[in-house]
Amino acid sequence: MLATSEKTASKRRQEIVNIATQAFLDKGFAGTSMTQLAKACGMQKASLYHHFDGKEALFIACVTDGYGRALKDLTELRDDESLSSEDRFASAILRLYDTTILSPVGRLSPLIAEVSRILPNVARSFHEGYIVKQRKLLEEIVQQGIADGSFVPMDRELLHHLVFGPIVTLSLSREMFATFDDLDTQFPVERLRDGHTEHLLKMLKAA
Amino acid sequence: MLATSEKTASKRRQEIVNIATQAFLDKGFAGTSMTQLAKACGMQKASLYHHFDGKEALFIACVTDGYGRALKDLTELRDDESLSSEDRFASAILRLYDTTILSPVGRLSPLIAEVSRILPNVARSFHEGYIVKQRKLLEEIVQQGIADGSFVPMDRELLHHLVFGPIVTLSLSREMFATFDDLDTQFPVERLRDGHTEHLLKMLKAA
DNA sequence: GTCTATACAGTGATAGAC
DNA sequence: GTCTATCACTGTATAGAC
Repeated sequence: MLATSEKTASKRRQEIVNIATQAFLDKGFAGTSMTQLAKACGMQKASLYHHFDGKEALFIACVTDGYGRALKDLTELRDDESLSSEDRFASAILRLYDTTILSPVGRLSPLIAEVSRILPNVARSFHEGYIVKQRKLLEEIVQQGIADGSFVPMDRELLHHLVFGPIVTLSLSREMFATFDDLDTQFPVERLRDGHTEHLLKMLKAA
Repeated sequence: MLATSEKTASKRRQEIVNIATQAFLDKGFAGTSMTQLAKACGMQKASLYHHFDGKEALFIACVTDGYGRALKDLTELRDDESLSSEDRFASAILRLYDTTILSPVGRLSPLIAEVSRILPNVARSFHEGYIVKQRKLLEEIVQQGIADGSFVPMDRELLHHLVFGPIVTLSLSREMFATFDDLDTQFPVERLRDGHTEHLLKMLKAA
């Protein structure tokens, strides 16, 4: 049980992370100022600096924030024995689309590219804490299908290339062209997702 | 024939664009200052502002700079009647990997995502001037294969999704993790490119 | 834990001499 | 076309009262 002060403190931190994440997504890392951020949080700059050591620390908190839930979903899917290998794989792709395109974790990727040269730690943390684990989970899900004869073995790196490639690019495109009013017709998530999934399943089943 | 002063002026502009492009790639848009840029060009800030109206104009010049060559290559390929449909398609994929991953045009994509909200014109110019034309050329190359019976027809949007997806994501990953010392083993261009190409050809030939 | 006030370097951009 | 000098402003970050 936490003391009341600690509970509200961590709640406050979470509020800040939520607001900051949205600001970063809207304006990029360098384009988001601590001054604007403090105002958006309804507090003074100095108070913001009380909660986070600096802008970098706050950004890392934002990036890290979604890791847990995203990976937990995939892990549960991997361990769900009630599903067929095909259904499990199809559900995994569905989750990956959601995570990458809708949730902040995935949408922050272009920002990590933006800061990677000046804050290499962020890129490394994102890679080790998220990308590598996500890839491993997908691989294990495919492995289950190979073990029970549903899927044909295939090159591991190429699998990642063909699975994550279209998903991440769709996310990037939607960030790049976020201001377009016909965004959803130009880059329709459901349609592309379903076609992609169908295609991947065909590939995994055929030689 | 241009006057000497105009010739050197346009040469100077090109020099600035080259240096600025590298700076943007290294530090992002907001992270690159006109002061640093002027110093890197060996001139004063005011001189830099003589050549370009402002930072936005300079960035647009950098993004636009590579359009021509990249699209010209693909156009020539489309019109090359000496190649079989398969070879033409395979060559097109090869070109797309080069353009997207090695040349500035493709590598600047994450930066366009960075500035899209504050400079929507840049995103729109990039989309109309490059993305749409690139997609159209690829589509025409595939269409040739369909016409002569080499390829099976397939959904247009899905084709783009499956072709550009892995390429752009590989480029983004290499920008995100540019500081890794094992970048080429983690994200090997040639291997993934060849596997991807082979896979796409199989898809276009099978039903 | 939040506030006011401030330090101080850096920003994009411009004026005007040469 | 390049320079020096300067503009008005914003950036991150901190000190110290309450």
